[in-house]
Amino acid sequence: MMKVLIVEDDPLHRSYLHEAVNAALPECDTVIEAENGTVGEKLARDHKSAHIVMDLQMANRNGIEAARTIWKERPETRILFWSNYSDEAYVRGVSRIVPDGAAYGYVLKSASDERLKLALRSIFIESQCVIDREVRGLQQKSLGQTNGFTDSEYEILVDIALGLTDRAIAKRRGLSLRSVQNRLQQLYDKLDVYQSAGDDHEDGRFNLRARAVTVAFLRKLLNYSALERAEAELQEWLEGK
Amino acid sequence: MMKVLIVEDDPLHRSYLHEAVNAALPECDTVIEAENGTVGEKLARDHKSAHIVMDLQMANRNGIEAARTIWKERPETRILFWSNYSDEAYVRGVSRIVPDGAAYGYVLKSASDERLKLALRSIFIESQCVIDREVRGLQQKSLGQTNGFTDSEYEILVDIALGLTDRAIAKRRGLSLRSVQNRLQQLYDKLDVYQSAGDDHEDGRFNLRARAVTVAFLRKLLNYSALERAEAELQEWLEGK
DNA sequence: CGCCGTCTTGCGTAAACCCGCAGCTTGTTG
DNA sequence: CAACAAGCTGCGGGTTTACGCAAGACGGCG
Repeated sequence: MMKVLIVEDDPLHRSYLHEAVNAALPECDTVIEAENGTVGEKLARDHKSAHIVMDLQMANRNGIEAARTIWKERPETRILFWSNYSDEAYVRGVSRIVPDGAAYGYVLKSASDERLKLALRSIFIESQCVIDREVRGLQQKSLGQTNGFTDSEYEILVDIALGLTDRAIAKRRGLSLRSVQNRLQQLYDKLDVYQSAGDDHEDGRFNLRARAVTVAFLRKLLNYSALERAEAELQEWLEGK
Repeated sequence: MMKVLIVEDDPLHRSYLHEAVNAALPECDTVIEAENGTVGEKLARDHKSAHIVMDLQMANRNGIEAARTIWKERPETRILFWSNYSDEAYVRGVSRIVPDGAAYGYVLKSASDERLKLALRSIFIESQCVIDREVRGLQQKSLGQTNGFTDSEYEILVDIALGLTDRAIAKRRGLSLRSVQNRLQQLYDKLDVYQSAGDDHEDGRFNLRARAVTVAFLRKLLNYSALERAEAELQEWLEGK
């Protein structure tokens, strides 16, 4: 006897998931559906859901936010994230909120039926983590040191993306002005902002700060949902003076 | 006897569209499918497609690019855009490329079956433009003057989003440095960057330039695909010296 | 312990940015 | 034509960035 909650924007995908769950998990007797993050949180609470399939990109309240509050209330909940994209921003966002030892999964929508069903069984029955190969690559890169970004670098990237001044960042992160600028330089380095900037003409130079943000976007280190979350955190911080 | 080409990333949506076309257009005898923009362009060329349903957001080559090259070759092609979002960035992108007098449509994926089928008939049979109400609102706002952005303002927004310096923008757009800065000020005004910046403490000031880009993103004036296109144009321009 | 690499901080400078002020060129309107 | 709004431009100056240089601080490691 098992109950599964599906949180997914798109009706088509929702019914597809419903079918997939039925097919992969005969021991599951009830499937409930939510069409956005807010409703998802509520249903999870009401039903004390232990097994959730969650879309990441939703209009009303995105999957990461929803998962965070759900996990905060019941950390042993098993959540399978099912997403269109494997942006580093999402991967980073997810790994930041998963509780210690929790079973979760990350499967791309482009995966085959088989893969999805296998993931459903592995996570919900066997309590194993299942992370799509493609996503796994990013995860390694972002956590390891190879070519990836440190947390502090990522932090400052977000800060300039939000449009904070050096001084404001310094205050927020408890650093001196110069340290902030140091980190910025590291960031510029890693993002190859110079190469594209300098080229060799004095002509077409870039504004490093703005360019860094753009490059990060184009490389999917940042995306809309990451910005949205960061902006919310910023507002929160601003009110706490 | 009619032939319809479907260009859509997601297999689920693709088959849904296929069914919808069959149901709405009995006079249509062949439906062909493409799973990304590149293939879509090729099939459109090979089949001399006159009726196309096109997704906007696709990984390989997005709908706007594809539509542009298709329309360049055969401007009387009828295209129905079918998109998840109604970001101003998309709306602006589409209206920029639609040829004079061409019949096209813009329907959101959240629309009902009925609406989709109606749109299919209106555009492909009656040669009428059908634009989703929600999208229409944006279009009006962006073309009209009410609260919307001038083309020149939008242009400069894109330029700073790309990370160009004032000087570079001036060169690119054939303006003086000061004029560029004037436009920036207008932009800052319209985006309300000051209000959120000034607040009243000297404390948490924003870097106006970076903040403007963020606000634009959060308001969906910009999105990934718009950035991508703009970046491509920029590179092109850089090479033409 | 001394050596070394990484991180932080202050100082100083050149460049870029933000913007008020004022003169000019337009297109529009009575 | 006069008048007026809207946009372009140069000038000047206050602020913010970007970054080299150099002096500590901290943590391994032989």
